[in-house]
Amino acid sequence: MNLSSIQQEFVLHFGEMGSRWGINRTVGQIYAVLFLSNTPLNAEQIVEKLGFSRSNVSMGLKELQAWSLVRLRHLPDDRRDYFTTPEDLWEIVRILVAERKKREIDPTLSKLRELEMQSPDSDADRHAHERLSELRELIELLTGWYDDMNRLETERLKQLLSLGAKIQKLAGKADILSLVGRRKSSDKTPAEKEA
Amino acid sequence: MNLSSIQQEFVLHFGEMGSRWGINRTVGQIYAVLFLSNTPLNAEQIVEKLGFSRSNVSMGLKELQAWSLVRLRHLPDDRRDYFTTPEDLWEIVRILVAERKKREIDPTLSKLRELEMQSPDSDADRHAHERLSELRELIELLTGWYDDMNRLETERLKQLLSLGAKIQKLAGKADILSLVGRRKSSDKTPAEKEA
DNA sequence: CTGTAATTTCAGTTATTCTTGAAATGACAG
DNA sequence: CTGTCATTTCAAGAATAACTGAAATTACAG
Repeated sequence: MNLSSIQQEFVLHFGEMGSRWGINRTVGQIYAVLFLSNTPLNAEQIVEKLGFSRSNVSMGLKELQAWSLVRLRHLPDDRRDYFTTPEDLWEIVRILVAERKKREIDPTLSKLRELEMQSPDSDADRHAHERLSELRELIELLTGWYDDMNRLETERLKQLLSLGAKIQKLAGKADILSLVGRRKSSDKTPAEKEA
Repeated sequence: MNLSSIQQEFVLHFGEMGSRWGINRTVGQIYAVLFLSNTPLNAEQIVEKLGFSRSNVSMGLKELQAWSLVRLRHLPDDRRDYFTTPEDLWEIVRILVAERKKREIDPTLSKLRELEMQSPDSDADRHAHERLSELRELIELLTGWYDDMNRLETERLKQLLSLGAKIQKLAGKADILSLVGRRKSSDKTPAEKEA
């Protein structure tokens, strides 16, 4: 690895963490390099820094592009592809969450709804049906909250997160019950129309 | 697989999703079976339902126990181990988040802080240093918020999540800036007693 | 103790995923 | 077109991870 020790340590750690979250270790490392870099990098530069084969880097970049996690750039008078990560870390978080939601949460919600259509025909299945239903409700609550948060500007979002549980006190002062009453999980607009 | 079609579909889907989140597919399936089950199950019963080898199930259960995701039970006059998942889905979410934080987020924070100790000695490293610092701050903000939420009773938590962005309106009514000002991530008060 | 049922361990096998070099494709200046 | 550089694809090999059966260990009733 052709990286400063700070960078190398981070890259290795990030690759390791990525692999625990279902992301190929080398893809994680490629991302980490881009994340830390000053300037856009082309594939050859990543090869030099990480020592992977050219084709492996190519595949990693393709994967990262499929996740919208890197941006393709071009430099004047240079036909190679250069890549960067967004400057704004919150943008990165938004993209990551949006992609995982799209790929994993939404299909799971669809599956749960589909399974709930089938009516159970045994005690065991009745119980299973009930659990699936609770799970669906929980996911709907969380994704509904996510949709709300996702609409906020970053500064607002940071404010709300900083407030944390203190928001409770504010909520206590206001007419919380009427607001809660207006938004039961049953009258949320179905997630499918948000695509 | 010896499961009703509803159960089988969920188990397969869940195993698939698990594998995308860094969880061994069969471990995910074992969890799914327990999650849906009416009653506590022993290893042999899981073998029958899923068709894995006895030792594979044993290892899967061990893994799930290491994550505190299943609970060990004993039935009267039966020395076999029986397993269940918590009745309360929110409890499951809390455990999952707590474990992932402990295993992945906390070590990452430590690593970031450790790397920030080293002072950068090149432009590239100065930039990298800056990015690591931003990343640490972002994670600190998120984990601080998580700590706050985690202290709430489930009902309160659900209320806040249901409110979603509406909380903005409440925040607008109150003196939000003074509250925000009082809570820099460094001076969080220990037990916000609201419970 | 002894015998038996239950569980766990572990070395070897199998399956899956990752990585690579070589070849193919694409892009474009001359 | 043609030649060059950049990127991608792909089949084969390498590395990991998962799974198994057999043996070892544990737990406990008699």
